[in-house]
Amino acid sequence: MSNDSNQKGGGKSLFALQRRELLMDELRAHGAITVRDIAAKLGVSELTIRRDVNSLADGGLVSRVHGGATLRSPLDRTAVAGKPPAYSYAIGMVVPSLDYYWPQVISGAREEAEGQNLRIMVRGSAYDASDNRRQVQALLDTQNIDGLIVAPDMAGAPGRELLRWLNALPIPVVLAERRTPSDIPAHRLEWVATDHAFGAGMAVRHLWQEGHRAIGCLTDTSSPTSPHVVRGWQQAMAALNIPPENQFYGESAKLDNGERAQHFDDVLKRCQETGTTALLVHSDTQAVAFVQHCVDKGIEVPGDMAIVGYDDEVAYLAEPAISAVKPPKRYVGKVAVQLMAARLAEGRMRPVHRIQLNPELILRESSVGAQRTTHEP
Amino acid sequence: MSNDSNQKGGGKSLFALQRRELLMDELRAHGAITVRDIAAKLGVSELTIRRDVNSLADGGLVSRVHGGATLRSPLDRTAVAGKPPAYSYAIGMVVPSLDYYWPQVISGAREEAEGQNLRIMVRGSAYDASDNRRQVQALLDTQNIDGLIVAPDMAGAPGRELLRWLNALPIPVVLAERRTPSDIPAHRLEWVATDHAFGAGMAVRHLWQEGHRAIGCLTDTSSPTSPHVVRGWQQAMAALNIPPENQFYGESAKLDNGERAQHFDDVLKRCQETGTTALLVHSDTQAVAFVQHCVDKGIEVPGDMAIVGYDDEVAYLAEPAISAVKPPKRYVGKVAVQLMAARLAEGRMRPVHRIQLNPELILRESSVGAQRTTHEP
DNA sequence: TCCCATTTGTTCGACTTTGAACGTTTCAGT
DNA sequence: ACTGAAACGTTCAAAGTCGAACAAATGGGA
Repeated sequence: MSNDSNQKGGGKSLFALQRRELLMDELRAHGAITVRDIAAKLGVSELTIRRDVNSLADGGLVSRVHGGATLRSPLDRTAVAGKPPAYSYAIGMVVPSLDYYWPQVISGAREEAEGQNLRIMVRGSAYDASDNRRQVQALLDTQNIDGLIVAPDMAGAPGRELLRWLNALPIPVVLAERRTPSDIPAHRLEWVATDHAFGAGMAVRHLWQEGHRAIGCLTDTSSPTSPHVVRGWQQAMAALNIPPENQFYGESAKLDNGERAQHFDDVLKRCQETGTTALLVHSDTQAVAFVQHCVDKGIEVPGDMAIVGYDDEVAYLAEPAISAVKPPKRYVGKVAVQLMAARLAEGRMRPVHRIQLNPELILRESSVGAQRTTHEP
Repeated sequence: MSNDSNQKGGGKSLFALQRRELLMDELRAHGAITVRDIAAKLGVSELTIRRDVNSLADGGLVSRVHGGATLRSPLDRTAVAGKPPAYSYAIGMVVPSLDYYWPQVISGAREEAEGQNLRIMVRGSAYDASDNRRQVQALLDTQNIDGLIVAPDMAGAPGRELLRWLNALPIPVVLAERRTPSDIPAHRLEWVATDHAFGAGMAVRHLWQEGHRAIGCLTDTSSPTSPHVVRGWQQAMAALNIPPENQFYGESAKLDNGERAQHFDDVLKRCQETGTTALLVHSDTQAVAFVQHCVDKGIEVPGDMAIVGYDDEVAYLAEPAISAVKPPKRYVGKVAVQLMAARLAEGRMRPVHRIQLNPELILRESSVGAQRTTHEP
């Protein structure tokens, strides 16, 4: 009867809300507050703070104690047993593509958000730091978001500057499929990312077990993922003691059809020179085009050339179907939301989490040879 | 661990709820408490603690015993109906020490397990792969465990062999404060570990901001943590462009008192030679001894030599109190249990998670110089 | 502009928490 | 079993917190 006020749309004095936010901040920072201190700090009467605390306690956000409040504690038996807080946060999400890869990440995030009673607002951006920033700013300005999940472009100086800016935002930020470089002290940024190096290594080991002894790597340098794939490929090659002269490495930028055919011919020629019989192709879109090209030229897949794609977006569409490393995209979104929810609930006391997820290797026809072996990477 | 020093004028007493949480922590860490100890530790009367214990016992959270309390045991028949403690899963936990560092990890794990309705069985082990394996085997044989959390010794060939063995176990395994090396394909092992390199870097940047330009590192090579601390120190030194001739690096194994004094004298001499005015000392136990040594020799801390310890177990006890990097120990335990619970619930579809947590830098007297600067790492 | 709903402040008796004193209970060692 | 020491809990008092009732201030809409 008395709680649950300001519903009618009457005087929505922002000040009360601000006070409560501040109170929650203080609480998250120190774990507990006294009514007296907060009242003194804000220059309002203690009764006002008590009323704030009670209102927050009714919402299940804090535990009322004699003299103040603490973060909600399991020992607090006062609250309604059934329903933990009916409070909801809004999370902004900025991703670099709404066509490729990211829809599944968003879908995972949405699914998790629904369960956690959170709202998610997604914006697409370009693969470009300044546009990332513009989109984030738009969310901050127009929506009232409590947290941000973002997959920024981190290349070069603008990328670093963007990271610094994100790190300094007043709301928690979680990076998706990005990691903070160790030389920039972005100590507040949390992240979830697929361990692409592990995925590439898994592919290499699979091809090794299929009998290949010269395994190449063809990547798309326009993608932020590419360096990790290359690193994983190199590490695995080194661990398997494959000499450098049996290592073919090629790069492709975005090409249109004519150039692409030419480029693929070059790749095949260099494979022949180095004796390469298997390729890890980053971005399975490209893998599909490459397999197509091979088939057109009469090169048998996997007989003459085994292929493993990276991303598993469209790999199953090719003929023959392409084996691919499949990042746990939905889980990336899901875990990002979990991180954000936990951060919003626990505040600063919670240590910064940085999470890697391992991808999975999906075996299809393009890499499984005559004598099929068990697929233990 | 927490505050025993007053910040400003007013008295700093804990709220009843906080006291009870602390009491439960202590209980989870050690299995039992005495009223007297807790009262002394918190500086309140024994009667107050007794009242707390009774209240918790009424809630069915602890078992009263003469002189203190224990975790609620099945033997305790005192009332409390309607609480069927049907555990879902049993988790084994093997840690290398029950004195240092690990009690807090266990406490965090127990706390989380309680909420998730899991049972945890802890075994102490030696810092030694073969004993690790023996303890795990004992758990597998005698208890019927569904999952395993373990902090194995990973050094050398026996360590790798142990990892392979763990990876092949039929139950899920989560490593605590350990990571899988990238060259061994332990693809099923999940882990939670503190990012000690980050912690060391944070300490170095703090000392740099305090005006130090030659920052040394003294580590205890017997600890598995040590390499990460050294790596973080090196990276930070490189990032700050501190030339190698201003870098002192020393190692200490376990020494008894006579040798230790000699060793510390050597360290101080080499610091003088290299112009080192600040040291990061791994294992704060050692830092305490070192500060003691400095004080005995008339070397001012932080005036002549600034010190930051690593681990924050006993750093606050020294005179002057030692600044220290504090790993989020209870969260390590907590997150390990979360990982395990999610794995047991979701099965193989869930991708392998590998989580790093960032430590925190606690500033005390031993590193904060004349002109105090803001502590932005 | 005024009006009315909402929010904030003041006062003061009721209530909580804590600790000292002191009699009772429990436990371990004769 | 007996006994002394420690632990326990009842009672009471001091200190401080809580919130009902009412008064004052605030601010958005007619």
